[in-house]
Amino acid sequence: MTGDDKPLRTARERARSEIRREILDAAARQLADVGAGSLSLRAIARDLGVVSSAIYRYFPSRDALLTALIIEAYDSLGERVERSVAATDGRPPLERWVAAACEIRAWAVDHPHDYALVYGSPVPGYVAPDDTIAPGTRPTRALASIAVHAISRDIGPFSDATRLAAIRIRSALGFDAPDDVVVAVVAAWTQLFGLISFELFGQLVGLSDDPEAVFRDAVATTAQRLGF
Amino acid sequence: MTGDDKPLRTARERARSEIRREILDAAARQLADVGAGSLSLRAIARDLGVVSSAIYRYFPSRDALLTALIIEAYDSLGERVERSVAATDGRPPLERWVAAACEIRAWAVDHPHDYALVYGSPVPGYVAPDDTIAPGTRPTRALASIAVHAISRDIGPFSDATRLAAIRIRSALGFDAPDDVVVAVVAAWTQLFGLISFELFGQLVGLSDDPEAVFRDAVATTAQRLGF
DNA sequence: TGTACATCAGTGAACGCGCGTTCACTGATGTAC
DNA sequence: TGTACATCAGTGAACGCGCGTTCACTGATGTAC
Repeated sequence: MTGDDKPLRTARERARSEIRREILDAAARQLADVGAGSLSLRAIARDLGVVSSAIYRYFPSRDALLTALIIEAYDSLGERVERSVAATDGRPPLERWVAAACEIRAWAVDHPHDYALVYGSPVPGYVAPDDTIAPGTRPTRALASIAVHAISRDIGPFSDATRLAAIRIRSALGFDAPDDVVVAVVAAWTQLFGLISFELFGQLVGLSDDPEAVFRDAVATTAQRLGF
Repeated sequence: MTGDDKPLRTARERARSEIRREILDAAARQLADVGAGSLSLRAIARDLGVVSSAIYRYFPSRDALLTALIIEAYDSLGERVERSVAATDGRPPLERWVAAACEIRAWAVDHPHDYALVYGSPVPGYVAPDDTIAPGTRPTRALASIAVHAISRDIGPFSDATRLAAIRIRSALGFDAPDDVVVAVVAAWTQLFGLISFELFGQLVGLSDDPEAVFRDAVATTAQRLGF
C-alpha cells in the first residue's frame, strides 16, 4: 500500500500522490494522539501548514479519510502477521500461533488507536463502507493459515447456523478444514483479540507487570487445548 | 443500585434523588441513541426540558455523569449474570457457563452502547476513575464462580508473570483454583468477550443469520476443551 | 520554440452548528426561634 | 402557629472553543497548436 501501482507521469501527479501520503501520515499521527473519534480535518490541515479546505482536493470528506486509515491499519497489521507466519514456516503450529499472536499484540500495543479503530467500538457517526471488509480479512487469513492442520477431535454436532457459518468462513479465508477445526480456530482467534482488547481497553489493569508473558501463556494454553 | 440506602427525609431530598434518576435515565436513553463519545450534557438537559446548566446541580461534570453510567452498566450486567448463575445452580458447569455467556451476549445485543462503554475502546477525553474498577469485577466474579471446579490438567509450567497474575486474580475475584484453571478461565472469559466484541463491532458481519447459535457453539467448544 | 488556453492546487472568508462550563439571578422549600 | 432567615433548584445569558463543508478566487503547472 505504500507505493502506487502506475508510474506517475507529470510532476503534478507525482506531487499529488506525495501530498496524499503526507495527509495520511499526518492523519495517522493525529490518530495516535487523540483517537479516531476526535480525528479532525482541521487539525490535520494545521499540522501540514495548509488551509483546511485544501484537504478536500485529496479526500472528499472526513469519512473517506477515516476509511483510508482503516485500510492502511489492516494492511500494516496484515503484513506483519504474514511476515511472522512466513518466518516460522516449518515450526510446530502451536509455536507459530503463539508467535503470530505476540506479533499482533505487539502491533496493537504500538498502535493502540489503530487497533481501536479497526477492532474497537465503532467511531460515532462513521459507517465503514464495504471497501474495508476485504482488507479486514488479511490479518485473519494469515493467522488462520497456521491452524489448518489443527487436530480434529470430532466435536459436535453443531447447529445448522454454525455449519453454515463454517462454510462462509472457509470461503472467506480460503481455509480448508472440518467444522470442529473451524470452530476451534474461531475460538482461538476471538480469544486472542479478546485478550488484547481487554489489555488495551483497561479490563486487566494492574493484573500484571509483564502483560506479554501472561498473554503468551493464555494464548498458548487455549491453542494447546484446542489441538493446534 | 436503583433505590438509595438512606430514607429520604425532606421533600427536597426526595425530589433531588428522583431528578438524579431522571437525568441518568435520559443519559442512558441518549447513550443508546448516539454512543458514549457523542453523549452531550446539553442534549440531556433538552430531553428533560431543563436548561443545560441545571445539570450541574446533580453532576459536577460530564465525566462524572459518564462514570455513573459506567457503574450502572456494570451493575445491570452483573445482576443479570448473577441471576443466571443462581438459576442454573446444580447443573453441570459447562451448561452453566454457556447459559451465563448467552445471557451476557443478550445483554450486549440489547445494550450495544452500554457494552461499548464498558468493554469497548475508551471514550475520547475521558479517563475512568478508580470507582469503576470494583463494579467492573461484578460480572466477571459471577461468571468465574461457575468454573471454580473446572478440571485441572496440570498444564504449565507458567511464567512468573502468569503465576503472579493468577494470585492477583484469585484475590480480585475470590476465586480459589490452581494456576492452570485460572488461566483456563481467563482464556474462556476473554474468548467470550472477544466474540461479543467482534459481533457487535462488525468483524463477523454477514457470517451468520443466527449469531446466537454460532456464539453458543463457539463458547461451548472452548469451555468443553478447557475442562469446564 | 513560443503563445493561448485549460486544468487544478491551495487560499481565505464565511456558514451554521454544537459543545462544556461559569455566573449572577429569582423564587420556592426548609429551619430555628 | 407564625415569622425571619438560610438553603438551594433551576434560569438565562454569556464565554470561548472547535468542527465539517462550501465557495469564489488567484496563480502556478500542463497541453495543443
